[in-house]
Amino acid sequence: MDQPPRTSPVTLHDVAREAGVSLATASRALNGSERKVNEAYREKVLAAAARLNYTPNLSAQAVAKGATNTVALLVADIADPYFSSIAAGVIRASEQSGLVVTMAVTGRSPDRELELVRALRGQRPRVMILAGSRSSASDGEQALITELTAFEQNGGRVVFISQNELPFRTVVIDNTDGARMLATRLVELGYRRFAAITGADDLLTSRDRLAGFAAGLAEHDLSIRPDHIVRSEFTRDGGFSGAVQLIEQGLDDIDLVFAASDVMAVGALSAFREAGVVPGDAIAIAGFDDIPTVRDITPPLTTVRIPLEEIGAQALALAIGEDTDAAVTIGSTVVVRESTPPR
Amino acid sequence: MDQPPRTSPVTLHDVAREAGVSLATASRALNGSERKVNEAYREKVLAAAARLNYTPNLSAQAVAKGATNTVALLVADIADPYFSSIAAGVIRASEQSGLVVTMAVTGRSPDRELELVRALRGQRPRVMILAGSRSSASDGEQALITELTAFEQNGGRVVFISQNELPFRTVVIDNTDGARMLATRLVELGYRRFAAITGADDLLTSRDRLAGFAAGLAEHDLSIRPDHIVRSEFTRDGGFSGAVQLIEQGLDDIDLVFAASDVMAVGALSAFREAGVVPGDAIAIAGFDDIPTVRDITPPLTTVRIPLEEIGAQALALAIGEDTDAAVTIGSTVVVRESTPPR
DNA sequence: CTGTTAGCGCTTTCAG
DNA sequence: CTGAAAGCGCTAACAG
Repeated sequence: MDQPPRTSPVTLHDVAREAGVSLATASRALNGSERKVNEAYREKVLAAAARLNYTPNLSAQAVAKGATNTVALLVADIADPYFSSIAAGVIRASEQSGLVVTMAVTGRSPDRELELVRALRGQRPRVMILAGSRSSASDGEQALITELTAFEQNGGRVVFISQNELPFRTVVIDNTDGARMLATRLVELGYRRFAAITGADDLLTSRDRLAGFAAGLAEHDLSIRPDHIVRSEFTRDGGFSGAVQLIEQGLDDIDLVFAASDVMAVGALSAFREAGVVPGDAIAIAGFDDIPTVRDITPPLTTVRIPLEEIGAQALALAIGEDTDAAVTIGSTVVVRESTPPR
Repeated sequence: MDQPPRTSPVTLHDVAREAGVSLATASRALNGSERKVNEAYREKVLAAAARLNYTPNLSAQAVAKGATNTVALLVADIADPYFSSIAAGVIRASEQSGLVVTMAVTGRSPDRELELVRALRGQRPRVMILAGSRSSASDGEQALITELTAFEQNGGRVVFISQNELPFRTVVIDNTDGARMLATRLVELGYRRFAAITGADDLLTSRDRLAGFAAGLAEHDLSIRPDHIVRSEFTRDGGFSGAVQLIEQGLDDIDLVFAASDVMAVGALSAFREAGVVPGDAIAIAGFDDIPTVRDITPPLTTVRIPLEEIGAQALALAIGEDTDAAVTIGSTVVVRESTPPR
C-alpha cells in the first residue's frame, strides 16, 4: 500500500550479533551440515533468528556455495491440462526434495524456448526440465543442444519429457505404442473406417501418435484414407477446426475419429455436436493422454492413459537420481469409454 | 548421461580477460545502465561474451544489487484450471517485464502456505502473488500477515488475488456481485427452486458466492431451502459428491443447482448424469468462473465469467505499478448457456 | 567446537 | 570513460 518505512532485510550478521556468536557459528547453527555446534549456542542462534524473523538470503547462499536449489521447468502452455498436470508432478516432487521450481512458458515456439533456456541458465538451476514435444523442423535444435550441453558441463542436469530424440535424460512417453494399442482395441470393438485429427507433421508427439495408430491398423490390414487425415493446431481450437474440416469433406466414410490429444478431441467433440453429429452415436471419437476432464465430457472419452503427474515426478527423480539412466519409459494403457461404443 | 568432464561456468571475469578490459567495463557493457562505455569496447565485450557463451549469474547479480527479478507465485493447485489460467496470466505478464516466476503449491493448506511464504521470502523476490481464496478460520492468519508485512518492509510487494480481506494490494474478484447477477438472470429465465453445492463455509470465495446468490434471489423474494445447500470439497470430486448428496436427499423440489465453481459444477454434472438425471433437462446447473472447458461439456455450462488470465496479468501490474492503489476490482459477466434453458 | 578470514560472481563507488 | 577496490550475504577452509 503506501510506501512503508522500508528497512533492510535482517542478515546472518545481525543474527550472529544478536546471539553473541560469530558469523560462522550462526551459519553453522542455521544451515551448516548437522551436529557441529554446541547445543547452547545453537539454541541461542535459533532464538535470535526467530526473534529477528531472519530468512537466509538464498541468492547469497547460492553464490557462496556455487549451487542453487532451483528446478527450472519449461512448458508450452501452463493453461493446457496436459502441461499443468505434469507441472503439478514436478512441483510436488521438487518440494519434497526441498527444491524450488521456476517456470517459463514457451508458447510452443522453438525460438522462444531457446531464449528461455539461455535466460534460465543464468539462474544456475540444478535441473532443467523441458516438457512439450520436440519438433523435427530443427533449425535451432543445434543451438539448443549447445546451450544445454554447456549447462550440463557446468554440473546441471537436463531432462526432457516426450521423445528420446536428444542426447539428454528423457522421460519417454510411449506415444507410438500407446496409439498402436488403441488402434487394435478399436478394431476389436468393430471399427473399420477411420479419420485422424493431428498436429503439424513436424510435431513429434503428434507424428508418433499418428504413426502408431496407423501401425496398429496395419496389423489388421486396415488404414486411414489420406484425405481423412487432417492437420491443425495442437490445441482445443485446432481440434475443433480439424473436425469442421472433416465435416465439410463429408463424414460418410468415417465411423471413428482419432484425435492426437485429448485436448484436440474435446474440441472436435464440440464441433461435431454443433454440427448435429452426435459423438458416440453418429461418430466415435478417441483421444490420447487421459486428461482429467475427459471423464466429465459427454460422452466420456476413450483415450490412452498416461500418468501425467507421475511423469512430472519421474522427470525430477531422473534429474536428481544417482543412476545415470538416460531414459525411463512410461507405460500407457487404453481406457475405453462411451465415446467409442462397440459396433 | 555419464558424468561429463565438468567445467565451471564462465564468469564475467573470463569475459573481461578475453576482451582485454576490466571487470567493471565488462559489467557495464553487458548489464550496466546504458550508454556509458565506448562503442569499441562494448563490442569487444559483447563478442567475447558470445564467444564464451557467457550467462550472467543471476544469484550473484542479486546479491550485488540487493534485488532480484523474481516473482513468487503461490497457488492452491496448479492442475486446477482456475489456477493454471491465472498462472498463465502472471507468467505472460512477468516475462513481458523481464521477470522470472517461481511457483509453489499450497494444496489449500494455510499452514503450508505460511511455510511457503517463509521459504520464498528467502528468494528476496520483488513480488509475491498469492492466489487462492482466503479462509476465515484464521488461526495462522496473523503469522501470515506478519511475514508478508516484513517482506514489504524490505521492499517487496505483495498482491492477493481473491478478496480484499488483508492489508495488502489485491485483485478483487467480484464474487458476491457476480453471483447476485447470476441469480437474477436465472430467476428471469423462470427458475424458482434452487439448490447449491459449495465449499466449506470458512472458504471466503465459496461463502461470498453463495451469499451473493442468495442475495440475488432475495431481491425476488426467493431463497434456497437450507437443506438444499450442501457443502463439500472445493474441487471436481467435491462437486460430484455434493450432487450425490442432493440426489440422495431427493430432487423433487429442485430445478436448478448452483455450484460455487465451474470445477464443482463439472463434477456435479457427471454425478447427475450417472444417476440418470439429465443436466439441462431434468435439472439445470450453473457454475462460476467460466473456465475454458465449460464450453465443451454437455450441456455447455451457464456461469459467471471472470477473466482468469487477465486477473493474473493485473496482479503483476498492480505489484510493479507505481500507483499505490490498494485494490482493483475485476468485473464479471453472466454467460447463459444450455445448462439453464428457459423454463 | 569456535572464530577469522578468504572468497563466490557481480555491481558500484571512487579515483584517475 | 575506465579501472581498482570495496562491498553484497553467506559458506568453507583454516587456524586456534
